[in-house]
Amino acid sequence: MIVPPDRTPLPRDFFDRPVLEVAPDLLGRTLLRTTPDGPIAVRVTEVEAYDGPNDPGSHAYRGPTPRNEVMFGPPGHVYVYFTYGMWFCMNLVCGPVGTASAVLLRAGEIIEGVDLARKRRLSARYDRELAKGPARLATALGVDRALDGTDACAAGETPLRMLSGTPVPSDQVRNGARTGVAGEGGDGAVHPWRYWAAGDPTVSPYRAHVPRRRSS
DNA sequence: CAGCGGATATTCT
DNA sequence: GAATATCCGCTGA
Repeated sequence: MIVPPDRTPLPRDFFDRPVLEVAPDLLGRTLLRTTPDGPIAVRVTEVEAYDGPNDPGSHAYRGPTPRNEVMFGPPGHVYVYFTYGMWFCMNLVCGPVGTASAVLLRAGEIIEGVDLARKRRLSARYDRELAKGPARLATALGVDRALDGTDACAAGETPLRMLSGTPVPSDQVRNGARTGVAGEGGDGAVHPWRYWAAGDPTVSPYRAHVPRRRSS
């Protein structure tokens, strides 16, 4: 399977909407990553919405910092953060400037450049594990902080572009509590803002939030 | 699949 | 000091 010849990115208006509209609409879309070695494309199968300053689970909750400033900028741009001292995760900014909401890309199916993705994800036993999880997805695509602030709606040879793809029909979209987010699940503050394609083998398993104490 | 310890930058207390 | 939008390698089912 390869990406269709039309590689026109989604229009910026697509992202200039409330994040809870954009998040489920991203399922089935194609993210195209252009590397010096060639293209890698992923069909998005799982996302999570983060609702800016209103959302205690959002990186934007406490206002702008050097890490999250891209979230406060224009829609359609990529916010990449480094977490747990080892991993990168990528988001797409939604809503008008200052809204600071974003959609975390959590999982997908590699549909082009599988050989390149395998080289970046040597621990994956099966191809369905190549992008099964947000940090795995970023790793498979070679995404790091150098791509923070990239415009995913720009035409031409940009490093990252979000293409139309084939949207997952709404009756195949499932949603539930967000994975690993403090405050979700248990104390009544659940936001069911994780969306995935029903039955897709590349969707990551749900994990409840667990505070982990640092060992000595 | 679930559960566990380990690795550790950024941010807040 | 301590938590966190995570993953890996291991054990056990």
